[in-house]
Amino acid sequence: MSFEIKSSYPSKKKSLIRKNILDWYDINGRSDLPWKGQDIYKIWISEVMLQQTQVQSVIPYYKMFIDRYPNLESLFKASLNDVMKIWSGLGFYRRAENIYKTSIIIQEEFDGEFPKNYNDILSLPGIGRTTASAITTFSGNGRYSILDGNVKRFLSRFLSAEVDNSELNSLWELSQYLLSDTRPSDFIQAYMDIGSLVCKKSKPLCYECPVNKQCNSYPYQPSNISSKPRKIKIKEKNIWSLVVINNKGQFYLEKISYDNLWKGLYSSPVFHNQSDLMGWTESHKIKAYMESNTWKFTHKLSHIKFTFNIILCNIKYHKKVSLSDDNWYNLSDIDFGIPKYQDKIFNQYKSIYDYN
DNA sequence: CATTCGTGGGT
DNA sequence: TACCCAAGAAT
Repeated sequence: MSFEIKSSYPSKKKSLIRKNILDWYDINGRSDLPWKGQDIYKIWISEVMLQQTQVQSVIPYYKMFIDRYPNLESLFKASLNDVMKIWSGLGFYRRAENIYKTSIIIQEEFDGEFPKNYNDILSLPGIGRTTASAITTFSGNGRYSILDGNVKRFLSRFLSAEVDNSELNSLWELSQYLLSDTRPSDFIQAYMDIGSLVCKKSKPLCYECPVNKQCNSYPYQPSNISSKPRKIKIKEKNIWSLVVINNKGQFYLEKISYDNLWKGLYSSPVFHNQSDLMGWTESHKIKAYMESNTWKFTHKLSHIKFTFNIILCNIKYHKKVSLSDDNWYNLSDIDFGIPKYQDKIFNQYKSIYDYN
């Protein structure tokens, strides 16, 4: 892809595009999202949650998070496990780790106040170009445009250009070039709302688009809606064995220690195959308590497909087993994060044993 | 520059 | 079903 912004988009055309987008936004834009406002702390939390995560998934987590940690001061007092607990089920847990790290950095390097300068914001862990721009612009501290999935799709269709990952600089340039001088915050929201509500990845509503007359892909034909397919991900198949250990209402959980998957969360003991599990239960003297009924279920990630074989182990004589005394928890009193698969297992366990 | 990070929804 | 992919960033 190659184009010359200034020749393709003279000042007059640029002004028209800006006006049409903002006029559309004033009527159709999403102004009721719970993180709308000027509080840079809340904007930060929402923007991190929204990375690769749909709005509908984020809203309940955002409300829980802000209810528990309404400002930086309250977050400063939290532990990493506290943040991970709130994050449980939302995914991409490195984001929660980076939020915790950032809270420490802000105390130590920014005198306890969230930075308002774009480059300072960009320097924080877990904040890249798009997130830094959104935080800066939404909070009223600058005029920086974004290039998230919505804007990429919208602008590449607008140009009717195939854009691969090595040519994103041109789209960044165009995104910033079209950005409103007077209402940058509304404008980047309008970018995303158009991308999400009108210029959808399938069945775009081109007749509703405020800039369809300037769009190179209009009138709509499936063939001129260019979308560069993302890398085809190879899904591995993993069969893991997991043992749920219950000692009279206390469950044995340990910190997960695979590579970086579910890093910082806790789980029932997991093994890469059945024989490893059997060896472990034998050496820890719990094999005698294993139930005969087992079940399995699959848990799909974007790039890995898991099948879990679940074994139940109900300890009756705690003294005889050689398991650490420190790893037993009541389900109602867990103060750390667990993966979604563990949550599903506990729910299934409760239904089997009519447990609460 | 290609992978690796979760989970849920859409087609 | 199987596959894509979402307000991306780090490595």
